[in-house]
Amino acid sequence: MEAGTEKQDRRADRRARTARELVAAAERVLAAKGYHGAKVADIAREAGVGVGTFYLYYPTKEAVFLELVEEAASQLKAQMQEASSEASNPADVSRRRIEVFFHFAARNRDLFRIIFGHDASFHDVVRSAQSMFAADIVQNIRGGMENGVFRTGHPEIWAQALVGMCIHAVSWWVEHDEVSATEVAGQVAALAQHGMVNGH
Amino acid sequence: MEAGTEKQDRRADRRARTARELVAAAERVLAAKGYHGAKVADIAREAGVGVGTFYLYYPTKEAVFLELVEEAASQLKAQMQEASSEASNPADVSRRRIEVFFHFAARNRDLFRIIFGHDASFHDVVRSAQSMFAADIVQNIRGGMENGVFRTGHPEIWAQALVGMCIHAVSWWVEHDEVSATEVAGQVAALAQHGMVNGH
Amino acid sequence: MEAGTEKQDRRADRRARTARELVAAAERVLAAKGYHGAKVADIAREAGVGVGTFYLYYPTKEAVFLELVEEAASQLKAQMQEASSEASNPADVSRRRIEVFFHFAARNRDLFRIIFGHDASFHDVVRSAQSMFAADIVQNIRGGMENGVFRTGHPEIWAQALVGMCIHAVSWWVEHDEVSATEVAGQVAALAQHGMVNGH
Amino acid sequence: MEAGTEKQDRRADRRARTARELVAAAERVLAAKGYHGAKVADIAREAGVGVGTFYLYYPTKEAVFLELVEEAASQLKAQMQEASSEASNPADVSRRRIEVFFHFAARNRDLFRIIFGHDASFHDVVRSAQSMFAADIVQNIRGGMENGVFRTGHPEIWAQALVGMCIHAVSWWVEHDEVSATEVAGQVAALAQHGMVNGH
DNA sequence: CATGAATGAGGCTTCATTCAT
DNA sequence: GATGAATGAAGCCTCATTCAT
Repeated sequence: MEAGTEKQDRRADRRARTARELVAAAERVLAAKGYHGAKVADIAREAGVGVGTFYLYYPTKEAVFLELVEEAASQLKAQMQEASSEASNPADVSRRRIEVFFHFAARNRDLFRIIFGHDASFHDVVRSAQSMFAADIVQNIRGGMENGVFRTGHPEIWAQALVGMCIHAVSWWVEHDEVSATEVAGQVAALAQHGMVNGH
Repeated sequence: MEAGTEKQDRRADRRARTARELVAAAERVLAAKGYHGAKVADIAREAGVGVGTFYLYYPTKEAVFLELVEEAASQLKAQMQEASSEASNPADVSRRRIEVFFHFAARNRDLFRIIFGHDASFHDVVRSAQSMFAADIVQNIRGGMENGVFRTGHPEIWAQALVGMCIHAVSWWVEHDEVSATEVAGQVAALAQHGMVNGH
Repeated sequence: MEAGTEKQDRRADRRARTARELVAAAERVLAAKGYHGAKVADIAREAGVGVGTFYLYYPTKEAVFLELVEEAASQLKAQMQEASSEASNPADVSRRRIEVFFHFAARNRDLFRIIFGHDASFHDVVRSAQSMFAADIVQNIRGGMENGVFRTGHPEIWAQALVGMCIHAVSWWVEHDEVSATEVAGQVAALAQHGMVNGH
Repeated sequence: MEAGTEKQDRRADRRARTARELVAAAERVLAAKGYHGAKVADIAREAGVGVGTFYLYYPTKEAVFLELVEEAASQLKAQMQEASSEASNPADVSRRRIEVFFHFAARNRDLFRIIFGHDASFHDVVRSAQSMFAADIVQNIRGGMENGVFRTGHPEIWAQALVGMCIHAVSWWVEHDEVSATEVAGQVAALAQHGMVNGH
């Protein structure tokens, strides 16, 4: 009985390890070559397993991609929510979220390259993940406009603009990392909050 | 005597018509399906010609794509330069450019989808076209910071953020056109200039 | 009446001229690029006519090739027969034929390249033209063996060997013309008649 | 313990078998149809595998062709060298080489058809393989001329003529095998050594 | 479970041939 | 007659996916 359990455990461990190696490999390969450039065989090789093994863990190439995107999105969302919860007002929420975004990017370069890099957003999942963030931002903007912290405007447009700022700034930074995440986050947050023009 | 010339003209007309149909078809198909999703056969069918005909006008599939991107980029650049030349200060330049961007998008939806849409920026031409715009923006920002119109900041990061704002807002708007180009442009410009937070 | 005839003549002339230009062009292009490398469009361009025109004179690409091969073969055959008729014995016939072969090659390089050059003999016509020559040679060899001028041997094999010698020597010479046709012909004829080994 | 190794062996065996079937199929198909007439799909079908499988073993169609040519050339060269080493004088070398050539052809018909058959020599490898043989022959002829075994003449031309004799005789024989390889070789060698004309 | 050999549909491109003008 | 634009069958090659071991 114990033996059986142990063996099962061992198997489960092995499965789990292979699974981890595959995601990690997929992350690296997809980040480096993009969805179309990444071949299933590349991912398997990078993970040190056979091609067939890949298909024991994922039904299709698209599936890994989806999993990575979704995982990244949910982690990021969680961290943003945490950050938001500590914030006192919409402006603060916005600033903290931007910081979270850049720090998350700093810690998960490959994941970011996959989702926001070149050859990304061609896929629906990526787009819907992005809309999810936009929706949260819309909420916050509306709140800020209502209580007068924010100037009035079109919340949906603003939200899209903010998402675009962050994504674009990140994908630039991911390839030219002469500045720190904090610095970029600060610059972007400042721009979002006060704009370019010097106060009257 | 004139017969030869007439015949040549007729031929030239035909060539020109087919050529136009092909570009147009390529524009539509590439916009709708993205570079990877668009098959040469699709473009030919959409243009109402045989596959072979495509290759009488373009050496490869990539070639049409490049032509479209380059043409769009150069048109846009030209219009932006014209707009800039009429502006009195960096803030004005920025606002006008944003307007030009959105109006151009309004008039050239498909072209825009190709360059800034999903499944775009995986290609070097697209990326370099985007950098070109970013570079111009950096110039303007630097000018604005130097003469005090703009607050100080990291021009490169700001430029990337601005490009991101516009691209993202446009690609959102292109699919949800409940608001006018002018409205979107105005909102984005306002955000870029003054930020979200209420003054003083 | 006269006018009509004149017009007809003029037309006929023109046709003849275009025809000549096409054969000439085909000869050059086929010689330069080989059957597979030569495109119908290349031939038409070289002849200064449209692709369609090519098909007014030849039903297929293969047809020009055949015509060239056959024409060359029949000219060569005729010249060889003339040379043979002046010869006094089989050895003389053989020597004269070899001379004719090389001189013909010298005067019709392109034709030779087409028939005996690289990328030639893949085609049945070429092979049957070659057999025709071989058959004539067999006759001569048999004659020579019968009257004791030639040593005895297998006439068919000898004939093939002789054809091979000439063809190969020509196709080498066609690309390395540091020696004269007469010289090559002399060397080959001598070899064919007396062999390499010094007479006891 | 051995299980892994066994499985690997099994796989290796399979790979090797498929590989052998592919070369064999390629040899047959290329010999029968020539380089241009042979389609990759034909080779795959003849080997009893899918098209894709072909590309697991060779990067291009050209690659199999090259491999076959090179292998044949190197085997033939090796056998000729061995034969030459046992010979006592240039005339003997020449005779033995001719014998080796014909016997090799007898044992490797398809390989021969590929290299020396119709639709062959259009390719650089084939031509350079042929030059290699010619170069060796030139050496031997020069030797023979220097020590008086051979009559004097133009070694390069003789070598080309000899190569031509052999190739042509072989490609004739390959399709009309009423005589033995030894017989053909003997006839060709005799012709090469003593020529057609009866020494008085 | 793991493997990697095998598969074949599908995409790009070429070019001999046709045909409307 | 002459033209060259148009055609599409056919060939090469890729790669996501399957499957026998």
